[in-house]
Amino acid sequence: MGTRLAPVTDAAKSASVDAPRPRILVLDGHSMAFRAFYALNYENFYTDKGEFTNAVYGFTSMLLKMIEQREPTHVAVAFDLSGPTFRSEEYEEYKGGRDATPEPFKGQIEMIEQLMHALNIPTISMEGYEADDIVASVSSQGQAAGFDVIVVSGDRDAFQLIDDHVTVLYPKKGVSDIPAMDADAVMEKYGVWPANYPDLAALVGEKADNLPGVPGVGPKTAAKWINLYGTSEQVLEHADEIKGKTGENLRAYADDVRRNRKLNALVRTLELPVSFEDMELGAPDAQELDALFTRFEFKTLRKRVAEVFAVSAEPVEQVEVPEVQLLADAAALGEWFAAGAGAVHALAVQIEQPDGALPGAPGDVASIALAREGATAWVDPTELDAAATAALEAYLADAAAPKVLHDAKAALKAFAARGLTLEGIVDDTMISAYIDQPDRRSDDLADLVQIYLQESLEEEAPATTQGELALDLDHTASRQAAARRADAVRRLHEVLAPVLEQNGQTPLLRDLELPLSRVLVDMEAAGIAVDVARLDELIADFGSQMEQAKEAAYAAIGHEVNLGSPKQLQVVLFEELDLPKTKKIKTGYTTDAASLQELLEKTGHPFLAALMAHRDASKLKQTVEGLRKAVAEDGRIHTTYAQTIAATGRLSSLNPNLQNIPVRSEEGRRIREVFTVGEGFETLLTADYSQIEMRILVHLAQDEALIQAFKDGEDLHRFVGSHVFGVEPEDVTSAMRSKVKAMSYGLAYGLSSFGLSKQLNIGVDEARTLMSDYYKRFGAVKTYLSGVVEQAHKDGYTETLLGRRRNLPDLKSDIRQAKDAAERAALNAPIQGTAADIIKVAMLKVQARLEGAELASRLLLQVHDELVLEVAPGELEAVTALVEEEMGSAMELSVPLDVHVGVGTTWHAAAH
DNA sequence: GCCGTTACGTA
DNA sequence: CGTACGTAACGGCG
Repeated sequence: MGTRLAPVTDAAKSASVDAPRPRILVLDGHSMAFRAFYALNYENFYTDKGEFTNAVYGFTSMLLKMIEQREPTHVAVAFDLSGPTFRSEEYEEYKGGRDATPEPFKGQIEMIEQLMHALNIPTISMEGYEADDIVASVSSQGQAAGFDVIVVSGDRDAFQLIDDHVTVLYPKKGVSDIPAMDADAVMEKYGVWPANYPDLAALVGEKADNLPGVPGVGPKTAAKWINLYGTSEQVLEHADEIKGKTGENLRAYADDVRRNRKLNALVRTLELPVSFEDMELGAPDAQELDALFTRFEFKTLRKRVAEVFAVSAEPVEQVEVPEVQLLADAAALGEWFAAGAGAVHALAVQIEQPDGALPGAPGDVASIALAREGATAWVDPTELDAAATAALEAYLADAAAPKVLHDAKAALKAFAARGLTLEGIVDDTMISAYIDQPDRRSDDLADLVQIYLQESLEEEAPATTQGELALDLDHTASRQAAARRADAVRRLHEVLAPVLEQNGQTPLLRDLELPLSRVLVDMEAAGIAVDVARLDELIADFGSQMEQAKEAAYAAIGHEVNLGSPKQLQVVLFEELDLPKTKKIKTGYTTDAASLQELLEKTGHPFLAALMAHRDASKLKQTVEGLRKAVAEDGRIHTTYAQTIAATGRLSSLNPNLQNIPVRSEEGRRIREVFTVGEGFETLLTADYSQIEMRILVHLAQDEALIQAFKDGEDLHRFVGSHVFGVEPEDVTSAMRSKVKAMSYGLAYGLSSFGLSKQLNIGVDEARTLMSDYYKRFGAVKTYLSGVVEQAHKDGYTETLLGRRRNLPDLKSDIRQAKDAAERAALNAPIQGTAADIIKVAMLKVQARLEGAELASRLLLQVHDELVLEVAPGELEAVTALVEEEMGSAMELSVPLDVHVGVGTTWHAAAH
């Protein structure tokens, strides 16, 4: 048998299980960075400034994975230095014959070191020694100090470190497949125990280190010898006993073997410049990290780092949740609610989606967890008898019983589908958090709990995998998890409510967003009817248009090409056809519509026209196909409105998005013809605000002339044109009108003279003159716009008329691009946001009037400045009047809010 | 299957 | 080198 130096006894095994040891992850940074470099093509990883980042990316990604999977408490990374080591002093040819460092790799080690610094992970390098020696020292000394150690190295010499408390992760290929090697794995693979691995390597040799071994001796032979005699030295002592050519070789190369063994022994006794305490995982330096990720242009990793370190950086204790009371009958329910009368309850409603349901479908209520201060409970509404059901329903419908939810809209929808009412909602933490930070992209309760409560919210009860017994047969764990969520919602509310109050945003929540959720529930439930047959016709129609355009395109170039692939198009346009180069993008030159149009005008090449026709038809086909798939069993399309996504306060629409149905092109408008009035209703009605953003701008700027123009109901663009160009209104030409129109629209976006010139196809000088003439004539607008940016710089946020804020931290950015973009966002946010405020108010008022008058007509869609309603028979006159009134009076501005109403049996027809 | 990129529809 | 969104296809990674 071989020499196994530290046999594992049963006692040792159970001891190590009983007392969990802290765990160090120590990496050979250099070898792993190199692995990453060769695993990922550097041509795909470079920044705008031309820095290559593939090794940094791969290394970081691998590190995060290790931290996630192995959950170390401590981490350190070792690096080589460039100078001589004791090994090269000893043996000049050590690691000789290696190729020069590839150019794109240079600098990436420094970048990794900077990143580690930002993550508060110590990097260690020591003169005269290699990273592997540092790893060995951390490993041996750490093991002795009571740590479990995980070594990550691309060098097989690390195997000698393996023992009961030391595991080596050695990459098989690239940086994605890094299996753990323990003693058994080494034995399995090489036939020797880890302690003898260097003996084996000494005999076989290591090509990568330029250490030749005994000719004719491979791992199999070496392992056989080691298992017979012991160490490599002991093998040499018995060299005489080995017959044949290999025996001869062994005797001839004995010195080489001794040299190899000396050089591949890792040094475990280095005096490390870093203490174990320093290696403990802590919070990263957020600013430093941010700067590096921006420089490296890492987006996904930024998120992953946030995730990984939010958890492992601050292992916050799970907050104790009061024992879950099971509310299984009327008595239990009665007792629970009696004891908590008047208290705010948080509800975590678990909703189940039936298989095959369309994304927007309401889902069913599977359970409700409740939490109030000091108590939690859980109830399955489907398992209750009549008396208990009545008790629960009475509570849910009790407007005097204050409730807090996270994503109340989803719950309301599910309740409504069961015919239940949910009243008394005083907060929706998803919306509160959105009002506080409208830019944050995640609505996830766990993320918000992390941000606002600095806790980690446990995941749902662990899923049982195949072949494993379910451990939660009585659902205790899942009930506890649900109660934990409810309790988190309750405490989130306690944190958020004062924040909103402080910022004067309680009315925005209470009087606008919360009631709006209910309106949206109704709109989503209503959906809009579609003519499926027309939809299918359009699919076929656009399909044949695509086919035609495709044929024409192929004919124009004499071969086939994937017209949907920008990459392939670049080859055709700029290599084969050698057309003039367009605007540069990351992957070469753009093939976007504007550029294709330009190219067509310049060259008249028939391929371009065919390509553009194909693009148009394909886009339209894709739109109608998406709609076709979204038609529910009731023949209607039910979109979902996202109330907490858009940073400005707008709604967004998804699954499908009904806020981007084509309208500008004739062909596109045909799609609007498939949206029809539903059965039992008389007509569709559209009502849209005319020029609402311009009106808001004028109101905010208090420009007297423009206020008057709106009050007089003048043609705004004609009016502005006459002033800017100094002519009578009737002498404003259509060219003049379209110029000031573009300018006016561009104002609220921070349009530059360059942008304006591009859009109008005029010189930059002319654009600049136009802008200055505009501002000269309407000075208040300019004063307002620069004031907004100034104020935003001062406060760090912008505000709408209803107090909706948008934080703009990038205003302080040192990066020009980021700062400029933030300034444009600052210009736009109050205007777009106020428009959002206004139409939201209007929706509430319209809904209230419809309900108050007991009309059957209903709101169906909102498209930012437009509402679509379905009008019941005989109600057209009343509905038209109330919609005009309520939209027009949604907010009192210095200018009138003009509303344009149209009626028709299709959305298209109603738009007139 | 995930993710970034490109392109494009709306206000 | 104009804001705010959502969706889809492609292609490189896994």
